[in-house]
Amino acid sequence: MVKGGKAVAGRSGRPRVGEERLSRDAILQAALRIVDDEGLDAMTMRRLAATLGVNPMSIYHHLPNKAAVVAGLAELVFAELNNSTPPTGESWQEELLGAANAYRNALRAHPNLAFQVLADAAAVSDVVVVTVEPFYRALDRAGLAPRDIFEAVNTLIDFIHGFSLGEASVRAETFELAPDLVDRVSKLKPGQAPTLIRIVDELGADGLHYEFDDGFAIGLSVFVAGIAARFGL
Amino acid sequence: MVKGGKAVAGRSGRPRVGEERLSRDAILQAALRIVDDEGLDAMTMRRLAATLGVNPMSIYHHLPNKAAVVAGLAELVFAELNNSTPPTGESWQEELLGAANAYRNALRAHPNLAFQVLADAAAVSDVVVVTVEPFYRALDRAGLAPRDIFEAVNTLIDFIHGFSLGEASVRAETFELAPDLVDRVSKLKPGQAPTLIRIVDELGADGLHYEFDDGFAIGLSVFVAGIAARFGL
DNA sequence: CCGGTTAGCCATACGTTGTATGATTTCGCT
DNA sequence: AGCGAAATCATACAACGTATGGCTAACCGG
Repeated sequence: MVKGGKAVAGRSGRPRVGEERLSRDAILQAALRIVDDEGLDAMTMRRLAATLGVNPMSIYHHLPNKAAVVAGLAELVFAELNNSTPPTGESWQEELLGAANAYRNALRAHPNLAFQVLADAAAVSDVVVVTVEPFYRALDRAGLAPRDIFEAVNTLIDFIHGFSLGEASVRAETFELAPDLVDRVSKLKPGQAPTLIRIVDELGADGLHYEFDDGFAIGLSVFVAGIAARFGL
Repeated sequence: MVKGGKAVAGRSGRPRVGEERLSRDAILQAALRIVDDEGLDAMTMRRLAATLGVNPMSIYHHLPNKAAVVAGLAELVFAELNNSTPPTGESWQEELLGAANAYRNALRAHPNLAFQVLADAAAVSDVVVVTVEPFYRALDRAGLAPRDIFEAVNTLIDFIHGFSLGEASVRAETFELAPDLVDRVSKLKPGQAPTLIRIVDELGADGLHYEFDDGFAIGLSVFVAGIAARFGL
């Protein structure tokens, strides 16, 4: 590829002062777009460079390696969350539900990222720790002791993580139990899971329909009720 | 490498009847070992073949591609869980806790696998669906309605998944809050997270020590209390 | 027993990936 | 004017997953 084909602006050295320059932020934005559109596997350094109209190695001047790019994406997601309006509510329960919903929505906005984000989240930077503020606020308002707040928030966030993980791997907001669960259950050896088989059978009477929104709301209500009961409110 | 170096048994064709042969199971066992010892990234097809003393392409006769190998590993983990002795207890609460602990332990046994396992778990095969039987059994014994059992189990398993995810990314069974959380909190702009800062400060009075075992137990107790309250027991 | 089919292994090769190295150009500062 | 640092690009390399095809021994119907 020596012939001057399409490489119009492809000069070699440092860009002149008026010229467009690369930045960490522009790179991460482009990367996030690729991940959202086509999944994490599609986000290769070469592909990323191509959409930026840039040589692959140029990226390495702003980010040390690919892992740093992915970590940067995690940052973006949590930053998005921190910039959203903080939840309010008449009661501490409502405020807590608001915080939980906001958190879930932030994770849900980028389903292709969820696993990596959650895994690296702990190491990701200061951005992530601010994220828990609304939870602390709601439970502080509820009157819990510091240590109880800490434990309760951990528990709730773990639930949200697990829920989001499941939600991200199934790519729909609704879910028909019939083909996916029932058919599989019916293939089991009868002695294998008697209770499960019976319950699923009884469930068959009603609709076998699952909605993630409802599942999340129910899960939250369980935890809120549990917190109230467990920590004596 | 044409010189006959160390390739002692390295003949070309199909192995004779007495000779050692490859098998899906042997491959998966070796793969799991690599993943446990050195992480998922270390488990390349070439590396896997090398530890099996075999040509990389031989693997493809037993498993269609690398994704199938990883999926097979997920199967192994859940199979391990299904072969463990089912939990029992005087009350439904104890039985439920037993199921939860067994589930957590199964995931914890292979921390390098956790993310992929959980993500692909839904699609992984019949092995995974049997896994929920003990949970169904305990809540059925508690007297919940079928639909409530279904929702409650989902919620509990989501919590366990989220917890295990966090547990797997931090590689210790204990966790000092001081350096990791406090130092980070103290770097925040003061208006950024006032409640969090105050609570962490008050926490500083007691020990800033976190134990995953305790965190899990507390989370479970919150959940159990929530089930009882939410579904009227 | 025999001949064809297939199972199971290996060698080679291709395209893609992340990134090390080093050249090239311009900026910012003295 | 000159010089170090900043930001880009070109080239190159090792490692990856796997397609293709060749080899050998087992299996099986006659």
